[in-house]
Amino acid sequence: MRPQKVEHKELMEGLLLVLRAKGYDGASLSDLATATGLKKASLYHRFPGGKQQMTEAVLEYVADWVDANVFAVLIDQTQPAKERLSRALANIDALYHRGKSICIFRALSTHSGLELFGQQIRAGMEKYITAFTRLGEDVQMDVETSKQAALQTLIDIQGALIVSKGLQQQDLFGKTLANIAERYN
Amino acid sequence: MRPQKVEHKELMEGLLLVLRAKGYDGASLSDLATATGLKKASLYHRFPGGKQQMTEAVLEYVADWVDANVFAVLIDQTQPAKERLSRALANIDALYHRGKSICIFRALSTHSGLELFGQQIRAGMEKYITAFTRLGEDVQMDVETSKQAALQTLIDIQGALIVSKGLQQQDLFGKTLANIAERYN
DNA sequence: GTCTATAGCTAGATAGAC
DNA sequence: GTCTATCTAGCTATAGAC
Repeated sequence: MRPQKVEHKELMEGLLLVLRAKGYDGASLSDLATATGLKKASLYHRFPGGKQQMTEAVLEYVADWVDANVFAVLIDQTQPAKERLSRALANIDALYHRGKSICIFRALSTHSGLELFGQQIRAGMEKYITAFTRLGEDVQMDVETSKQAALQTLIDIQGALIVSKGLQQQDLFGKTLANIAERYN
Repeated sequence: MRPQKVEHKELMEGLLLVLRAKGYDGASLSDLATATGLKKASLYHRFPGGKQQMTEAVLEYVADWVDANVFAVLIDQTQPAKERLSRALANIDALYHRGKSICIFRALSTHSGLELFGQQIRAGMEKYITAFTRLGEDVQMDVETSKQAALQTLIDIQGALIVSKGLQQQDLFGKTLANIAERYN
């Protein structure tokens, strides 16, 4: 077998970059080819299912990243809760490039996007909720409070990303992350 | 002059419906023509600048709606603050169809959308902030607290719209609006 | 002012050489 | 596995009849 010109991870990062900036309809195969360094036909060789399959793969890739860098970090009982939280928030800050990038869930939350990837988006969001709910319980919140706090945390992250980009105030995202940290004190 | 087949307001509502569901790239002129009841060529007669001009017109239309149904309501000194807030929130609830619809600002916040309409999106968000800041001051918040509360209100609205749609829990948006109301008590 | 018809282009996707 | 070349369908936009 001829070796792959572009590794899987590199490929995913290129596709992710374009998909979250332009959305599913806005991201053309030419854009995706340019960003990954492969030609269109080569992308089809890797993903015979076309753009839809590429997007599903990216969502899996992101889910794995969140599993390792948010979920696993937040529930790691060998670390103190405060430490876990601050690491997870730092990773989230990096994931969204300090508020400059858009969330892939949001970029795909259009009519066609929700139809095609609604299940993966939902699962991804539920993962966030589950992880933050567990953290809340570990800092002695009762179950219901903990669920509410987790929900509000997700709302804050998503809302802050939109508002900071819309108002062109990048520091707003960092402030919101700080507010989230306080919630678990 | 031959009378218009479709009134301006009706036209705007049709365009808005499609644009916020599908985004700028996802909304084709065929979609827009079907939704408005006009043929593509007729849309170009009304908007010689094409899809970009149609979108700008929709953003103006929404800005006017927000002016009348949120801004004016929130700053109306002849009404008690509590009453103003509850009316404004009810209008926001209607604007987003109880959480089922997407915010037009968000739908247009992609790479191409921000490039073309970033200024209008920013102005629209700032209008929200200004209005809620004034409300905060009217319920005796100090200036800084009032600004923070207004920012958080916008974050809550935007975040709740995304999360409620992503998790497919429509009631979540209503709960968030209730939380916002409590903030100004 | 609205329509049918169509131009010109780019999209997603495929065939076949290497 | 990657590429160039190409197909078809859909896109935005326009011309011209009514």
